[in-house]
Amino acid sequence: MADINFSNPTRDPDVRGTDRPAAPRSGDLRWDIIELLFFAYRDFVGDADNELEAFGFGRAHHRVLHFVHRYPGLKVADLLDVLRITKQSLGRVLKQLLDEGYIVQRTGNNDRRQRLLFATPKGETLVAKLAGLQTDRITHALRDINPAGIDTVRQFLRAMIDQDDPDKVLEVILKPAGATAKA
Amino acid sequence: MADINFSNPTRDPDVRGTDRPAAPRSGDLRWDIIELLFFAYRDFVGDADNELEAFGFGRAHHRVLHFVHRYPGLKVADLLDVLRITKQSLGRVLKQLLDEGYIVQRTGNNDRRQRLLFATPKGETLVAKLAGLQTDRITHALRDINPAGIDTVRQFLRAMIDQDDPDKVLEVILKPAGATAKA
DNA sequence: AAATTTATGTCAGCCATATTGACGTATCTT
DNA sequence: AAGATACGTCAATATGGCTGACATAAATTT
Repeated sequence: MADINFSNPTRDPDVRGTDRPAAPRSGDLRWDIIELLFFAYRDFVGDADNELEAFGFGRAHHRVLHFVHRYPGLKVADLLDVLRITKQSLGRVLKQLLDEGYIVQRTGNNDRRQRLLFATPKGETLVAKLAGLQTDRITHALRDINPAGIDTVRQFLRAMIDQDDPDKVLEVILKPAGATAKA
Repeated sequence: MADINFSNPTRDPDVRGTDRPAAPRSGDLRWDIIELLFFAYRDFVGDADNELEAFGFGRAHHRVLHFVHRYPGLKVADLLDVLRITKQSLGRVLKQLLDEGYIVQRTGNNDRRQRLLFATPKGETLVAKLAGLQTDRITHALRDINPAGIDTVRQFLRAMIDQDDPDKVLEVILKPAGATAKA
């Protein structure tokens, strides 16, 4: 098992005596940005992950709490669209957040089948704490970037998102700033 | 359980007759960029996830294959640093990739305990396919951004990464372009 | 009014991916 | 020879996904 059949010793001229990873290869692919996105996101969510441990929560709880906080009165169905998970998966984390008092439900005004979700003050506190950590990182990352550059970053991130997503939350997000859900 | 004790009906003036998610709240936190990062990354990795299904692989396989491809001769220990997972988790994924011929190991030249990892042609093909999908998305997102703006985006992403990470791969990545691992 | 659809919740079971801790072996370093 | 290192593996466990089935209440359609 531990033996290696490396029958083509000519294809990796990068490995000489040093046994260190070779320099990245180039090409017509955006390897650099692919990797930057990986590391940036890894460390970005890492901030919150560390904090969440203390509460016995995971990343899923954070996502739910975040969107409920940001879009008060969000329906369960909306949350499913946004998070792209199944009802069952959402159910577990949502139940915890409800039981532990981070979120409350209220029956819809028009449609009494709906359970509209709201963050409690306890939930607000936690989500603000987590967003604070992430904001610190973002603010630091934007420190040497001027306002126009910040717009460019936003533009890039917006354009990375599927535009054909029939998602209420995304409608709001993808609209140019200022056009916030005014009916 | 389904009953709701919402004892403070005055705290959500956003919910009127419409029962639609309210507009996002503002404040001193970078909610906009936090959300953009979430959606951008969700859709970015979604491209590869869809393709990986056909191979019976998951995101973890992609990550391993990606970094082995990019840094030929990567050691197992390096991979653990980069992916921030445990040896056991990596073990399973790596074993599959080895068994199915996407990656090969070779004993280190200097240190024969090491198992240096290389992508096979089969592995190269798959990783290039996945990177192609992601590159398409990135290229599209950068379409209307000029070269200076693209540098700004890179600068932002780089600055989002933990700078104090004693990681060989990151050393390479975080160095200003051009200074690629030249000893 | 009855039938259908919708929004939500829940149960049972499965899978992928992560965890910690322990141990074994080969190899390098001292 | 002793200890540290690189790697592999085993056992047990947790989280967070999944599918499919089913139940209920409420809205909508017929």
